[in-house]
Parts: sequence; structure tokens; C-alpha cells
Amino acid sequence: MQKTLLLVDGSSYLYRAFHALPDMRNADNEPTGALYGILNMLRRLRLDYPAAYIACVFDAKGKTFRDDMYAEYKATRASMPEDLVKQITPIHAAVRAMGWPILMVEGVEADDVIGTLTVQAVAHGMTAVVSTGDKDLAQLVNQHVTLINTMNNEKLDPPGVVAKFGVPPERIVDYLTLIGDTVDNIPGVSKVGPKTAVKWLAQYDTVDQVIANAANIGGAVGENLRKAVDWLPQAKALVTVKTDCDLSAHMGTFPESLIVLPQDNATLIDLYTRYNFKTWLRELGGSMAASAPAKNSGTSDLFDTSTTSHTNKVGVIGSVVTAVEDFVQSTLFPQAVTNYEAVTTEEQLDRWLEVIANAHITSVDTETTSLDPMSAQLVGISLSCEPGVAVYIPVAHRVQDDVQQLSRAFVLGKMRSWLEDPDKLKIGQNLKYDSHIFANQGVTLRGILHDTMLQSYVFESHRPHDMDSMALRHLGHQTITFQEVCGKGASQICFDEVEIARATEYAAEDADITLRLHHTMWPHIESDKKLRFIYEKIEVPTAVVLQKIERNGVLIDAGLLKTQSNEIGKHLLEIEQQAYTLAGQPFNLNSPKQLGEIFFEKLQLPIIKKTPSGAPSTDEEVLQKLAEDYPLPKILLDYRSLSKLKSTYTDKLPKMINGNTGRVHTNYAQAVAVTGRLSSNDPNLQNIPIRTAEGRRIREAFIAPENSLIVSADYSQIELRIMAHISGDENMLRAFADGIDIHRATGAEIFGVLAQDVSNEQRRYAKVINFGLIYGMSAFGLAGNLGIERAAAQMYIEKYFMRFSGVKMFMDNTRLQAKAQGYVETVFGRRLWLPEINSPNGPRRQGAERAAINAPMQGTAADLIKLSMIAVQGWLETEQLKSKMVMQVHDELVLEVPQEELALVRVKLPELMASVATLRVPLIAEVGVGKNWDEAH
DNA sequence: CGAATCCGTAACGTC
DNA sequence: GACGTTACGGATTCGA
Repeated sequence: MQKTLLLVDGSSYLYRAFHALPDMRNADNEPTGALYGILNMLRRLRLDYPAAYIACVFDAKGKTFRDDMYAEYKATRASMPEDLVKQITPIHAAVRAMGWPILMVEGVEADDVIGTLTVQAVAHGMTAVVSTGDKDLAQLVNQHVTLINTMNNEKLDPPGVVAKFGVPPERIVDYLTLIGDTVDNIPGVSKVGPKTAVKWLAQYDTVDQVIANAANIGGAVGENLRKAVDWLPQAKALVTVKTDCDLSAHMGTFPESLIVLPQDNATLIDLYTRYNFKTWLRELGGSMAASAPAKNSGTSDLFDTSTTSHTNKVGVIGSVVTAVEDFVQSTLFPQAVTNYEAVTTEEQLDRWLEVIANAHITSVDTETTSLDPMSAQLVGISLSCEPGVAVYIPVAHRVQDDVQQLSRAFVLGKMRSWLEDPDKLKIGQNLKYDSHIFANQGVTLRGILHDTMLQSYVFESHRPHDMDSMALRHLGHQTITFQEVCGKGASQICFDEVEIARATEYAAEDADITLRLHHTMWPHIESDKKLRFIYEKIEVPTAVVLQKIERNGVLIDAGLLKTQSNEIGKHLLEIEQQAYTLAGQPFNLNSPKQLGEIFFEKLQLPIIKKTPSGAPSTDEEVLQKLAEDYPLPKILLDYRSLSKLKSTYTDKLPKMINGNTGRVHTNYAQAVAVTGRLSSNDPNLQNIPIRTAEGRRIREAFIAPENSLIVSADYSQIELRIMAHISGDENMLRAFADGIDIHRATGAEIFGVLAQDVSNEQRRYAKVINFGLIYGMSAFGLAGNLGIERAAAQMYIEKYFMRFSGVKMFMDNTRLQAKAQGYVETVFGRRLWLPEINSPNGPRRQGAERAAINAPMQGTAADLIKLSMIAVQGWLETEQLKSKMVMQVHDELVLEVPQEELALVRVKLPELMASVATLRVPLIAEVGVGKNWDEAH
């Protein structure tokens, strides 16, 4: 494994942390913001980038060689603020106590030290990760050196540098030379910014070449360039990071002296106490008791690279399979020794059955033949009850070595009572999937207490929740990936073809890691009342309900869809011919590229807007606009909508019908949407058309069996009601309390008329504005949607906020809260993180601000419908009804209801949905019944 | 070296 | 604002 050197540009973070964070102080009124920011950043870094060697580099006091070179260097920079100066000493102390070697070298800057160390790292065959907030260091990037900025989660490898700056890393010096650096008071070429610099470098490659061609560049900038010619070499020297500093006086041998040092907890506790960092303090106190048993006991084995105490014996059946982790990782993340074994005899199985029968909780994982939960066959089961110890029980491997294996029927027969026992507690990673696998074998998995995927989702919804990422993030452990075991692409093999020894390494690790992840994440959730509620009362029970819904499936009239496909197909052929005639040639109507050529080159239609890549756009909005003056765009609009219907729905859905059940079984992803919503795939049943009459016909194919009906109940105006609840806006609360049409009420306020006098046009405007608000839409977006001027849109927004001042306040507060703490919350306390809320990148930050507005509403709605699903399923089961939930579409539940239960369900269902929570506005669910989903609306 | 596969882009369906 | 899926078409890898 290639070693990594992690370097932190402490000086660049000093200022950034100081300015980015609010003015934090401890009880003695000492400033603590920069200290908190830096420590927080270092903690995160260590988790995200496990490294063998680390260093935190600060600028030393005094002049550097650049000051000697250029008297004006950094002349415009103000001296360090007093409040920051006060924090320097504790910062150094805390960083050191956390185990980071610190480097400060006189005469050069932190950048130069970092540059030098990256070069040394590469020379030693290592990779280097540089954490900095300073873009100048992009010049250090290469194949082995990556730049990361923890403030905005930006990661720069060579292509990243090209993407961000438009030039490769080796051209960054030239780039900086041309544009100069106002912060350091280094002039470049006057009036030359990033765009021009990139253009010139693309043409001439280097600054030297640009200078050589200075005579050929026209205009005012050309003149400025010629004026700067004599200066540029010096500018270049100033912006170039030194990579050959003599560090011998400041550190021992490279890289050994940059090893991760043991954490000095006593000092940290002192510092955390003094500066009042309670959470970290608690963590230090708690972690000693709660963390995994393998505590590293001092420095002796830490530095002993030659240790062979963790041997790596691979895959002999029935023997111990141990894995060695990088010894440094094990110091960062204790727990290295593993004991994995394959269970292949009845005696072994019996022994383990006894273990799990008496275990407090058992981690369970299945290996299968397919990712499709309804058709996958069980290949093996892995179990773990204590960190580091796990077994794999192969039951259906096809490998032909003379290895014995217990049969699936035998193992399931022995395990069934334990699997189905609700009192035998289980934990897994996405147990919904494993539940399906067991269900495929006729076994009902019960006793699901924990799911690490859901823990991660509740704990930090914006991060990846797959096990490999989580293991790396929380445990610093690189898991064996499925791809490593089974390959990829055409040569991928099925898991039942994997040799049992290899399968054991992989599968047992999964069960082990799941349990260890639980030990890492659960304390964070358990100790937090809100998160705990979301996890225990919403997510875990929802997973159980979802599994049932998925298994129920929904009945589809394949014949009807095929008829529709044929009709649409004929229609498409006609449209195609018309398009060819109008275009004067045949072309692929499905290709935006070919279409663009026909439109904007051959027919010379005006270009309305461009796609992000610079090509002329042909999206719906553009076609609408062009259709006012030309015939072909209209034809294409028709083609597009029909072709979408056919390919995505009428052709696809019949293919998705399960051969055994005759139904379509979607998969609901519970930990994908950062807002807390579900998403649906294979097939996606949450985007079945409804807006157009043609699209709606597809819903006619969603049917109920003989003597049953489709019943659909959806929350009315759920998100606006939530906005009224959260904001407490009086006008809005009153409108909902009085049960008036909310868009009409909004129109009345905006246009200053009585509700009954609101025209249809006014109501339409109000409706668009309401939706815009829910989505945190800008004046620009609103203007686009209404087809009006931006200024006019702005006026409506101002008018709205004047009448609904509570809403305005809610939005301002939400934005502030998001910026201050990095997340917003739903009514129930679900935490929605916004990593880019303080991004220096304008569009990204604004995107995050819009998301901050939208997230509490969308997320609360998601919480409510999940509570509904749990309540409805609970009711169906206690009443032992035959009715079943078959779909969830964000604010709607769809049930399949036998005739005899109809009267009951159509009353009780909306009642249950309306009563899952009491808000400051009434919750209303509207119910519909029909032979098919379309009729049920 | 052609075929298969991967990947990013554009577009569009829902709430 | 949040998603997932389709088709295209260029780039890359596969496999003979």
C-alpha cells in the first residue's frame, strides 16, 4: 500500500477560520473561533484522509526571501488582528497535542515548506495530500500530489486544477504571474484576469512564450503586457513556491520524523476545558470507555514497523483468516486483529448458533446471486457479535474444489427460529435488502434493531452511506470491494462462483465492519434526542414497512401499455416524417447534437441559450420559444414528449414485471435523498406522468386485481402547510385555518384584492410564486417561470414578503442558521447538512442557500409521510386487513383494497395520515378510489 | 482492430 | 429545491 503524507497549510487556515466563524469566546472572554476552526478541520482531515505521515506547517516570524526580493511584498496586508494573535499559542499547543508534528521555518513561508515536503514525499514513492485554502499551491499538484480545501470540500488533482483554473498544474505559476496576486501585493499584467491568462496560455503555453509574442497581442491589454514585460520574471519568482528548502534544522529524517504522534489527551483535556469545547471534552472522557478494546498502549509497537504480530493467513477453510492493516492506520483507528472463519460443518454451525442465541446483538449480512432483491438467491450468510470476530456460512457456492459446504436448506432450517425471533436483535447494513433475500427463501427476518446505513443517513445525510466509504471515513479501514472479489464488466463473476476462502475474507469483513461502524456511529445518535427520534421512530420502522411495500408490488396491465406503445410508435413515425420534410433531410431526432446542427447551422434559427458545455441548447424552453416563429420546433416538442412516454414508461414498465408475481416491484432507496425523502428505482414509480392527458393514460395501467380497488391518499399542500407552521406567519396560518384555497389567498394578498375577486391569471401567478418559495427560487427563476421581466418578478417577491412577513423572517433565519451551524433541521429534528453554505464559490453558495430554505419543508414532509406509512402499516396489521400499501410518491400513499374493506379504508386512511402530527395548521389528506391509479385521483 | 463497455451530457418525468 | 432514467456519443478497455 502506498503511504500518504498529509500536509496542512496551517497559516492559510488561521485567517480563514478566524474570519469565517462567528466571534466565539470562552467564559474568560478569550477569542476561540480560529482555534475551534483549525482543530475541527484537523479532526475531519484525519478521518477523511488516513495517512502514515502528517505535518502542520505555519509561517515563522520575520522576513522571508521574498521580502528581500521585492520591498512591496505583502506591503498592503494589515497586521494580524489582536484576537487572532491571542489564539496562536493555544493553536500550536492543541495541534501538537493532537499528534501533529508542527513545522515553522524562518526565512521561507509555509507554502515553501509544503512544496519542499511534497517533492520529498514523491521522491520516497509516497503520495501527498495538501490541505490548504490557498489557490497558489495548485502549482504543486501532480499525479502524486493532491490539494484539498476543507472549507468547501474541494479536491484538486491535476484534472481538477485544469477544471478550476483552465490550465494544468505546471502552468499555474505562469497563470499566477500573468494575473498577479492582490493579497500579496504582487502585480501581474494590468487588466489581465483569469480569462485572458487562460486564453494566452492556451495559445502560447508559457509566460516566456507570451512575452516572446507580446508584439502580436493587440488592444489595451497587449499594451499593458508590453509594459509589464520587464517585471514579469520577478513576479514569476515571487509566485513560485520553493521546493528545495533546507529543513534539516527543523526536522529529523524524512519521513520518519513526520509520523503521527500519540494523542496527548491530558493536554487536550486541559485545553478543551479552558476553551469550553464541551463536545470534544465529552468525547475524550467517553471514548476511553466506549471505544473498541484494542487500545494502543504507548509508543513501542506504534513505531515497530517490523512487527509480525498481525499475520496475514489467507483463506484456509475452518482456519483463522486474519488481516493486517497498515500499522499507522491501526494507531489512528485502533482495532487491527481480525478473526474470520468459514462455517462449513454442522459442529461449527451449532457452536455459532449458540453464540448468536446469547449475543446482545448480532450483525447479519447476506451474499447473493443478484442485486435485484426480488430475484436474488442466497449464497451465504455472515455473522458477527463482537468487533474483529466474524464468520461466513457459505450455502450455495458452486466452486468445485473438494471443499465441503452446508446446504442452504440445512442452514436455513437450523437458523430459521433465530432469524424469525423478534427478540433476537439484529443489525445490518441496509437490512431491507437482506430481508428480501430471506423472504425469497421463505424466512421472515425479525428483530431488526439497527441499520448502519440508516445511522449514517440520520447522522450525516449528505455523505455516502455505502459500507466501503463509511469504513474508510469512520474506521480508516479500506474494505475489500465487491469488484475486487468478482471483477467488473463482462468478466464479472457471480458471487456463488467465488472460492469460499476468498468469499470468507470479503463477507465476514462486511459483518465485522457493520458492527464496528455501529459502535462508532451509534453513540452520536443515542446521545442526541432529536437524531435518536428520527432514527428509532422514523427510519428503522420505515425500512421495515418499505420492505413490505416493495414485496407487495403493484399490478400492471401490460396489455394496455403495449397497446399504448404501439399507438405512440405509429404517431412517432408520422412525426418523424414531418420533421424530415421540414428539415430537408433525415436525422436522429433523439440526438440533441444532430438537432442542434439542423437548427442552428442548416436552418439558422436563433440561439436562445447555451448548455453548460457551450453547445446551443435545444431544451423544452428553447423549443417553446422557437415554436412561436418556426414549425419544426413544435414538431420536436411533440416528438420529445411522446418518445419519453414510450421509452421510459410504456415500453419499460411491462419489461419490469416480475415473472413469479406478475407485478412490478420497485426498490425504494431510503438513504439517497439528502432531504429525507425516499427515492424509487427499477423502475422509478415516483415519476409516472400526471400533468398531461397523454401521460396520464399510463396511470390507467396501474390496476388492482379482481374484486379490489386502488385507493390513493395524498397530503394537500403539505409543504406550504409546513411553511406556515414553521414560520408562524399569521396571514398564512389564517388562510389554512379558514380552509381557503391557498393560492387564491396568496393572490388576494399580493394583488390587494378580496379572495373572491382573484382572477384566474392572478391565482396562477400566486401559485407559481408559492412553488417558487418552497424551492427557494430566486427572482430570476421566478421571472423565467412566469415569463416576465426580472424586475417585475422581484416586485412580486417583495410584495409577497411584505404581506407574509413571517415567511420572510423564517427564510432569513433559516439562512443564518444554516451559515452558523452548517445544517438546518426539520420540525422533527432531522438534520440536513449544507456543506457548501459558506463556499466562496458564489453559485454553489447560493445553491446551498436555496437548499437551506427548501430542505426543512421537503424534509418535514418526508418525516410526516414516513410516520404515516408506519401508522398505516401498523393499523393494517393489527386489524389483520387484506388491504396493502403498494406505492409511496412523496406526499401520496397508494393502497390496493379489497371491495369489502373499501368503506373502512377510505375513511381511516386519510384520518391516520392527518393525525400523525399536530401542527399549527390542519393536516389534510385527500382520498380517491378507482379501478386504476388514474381514476383514484 | 472492431466490439463492448464506461462515462459525461442533455433532456425530462415526478413531487 | 429534491430525485432517476433515457439516449447519445466520445473515450477507454476488452478480447480475439
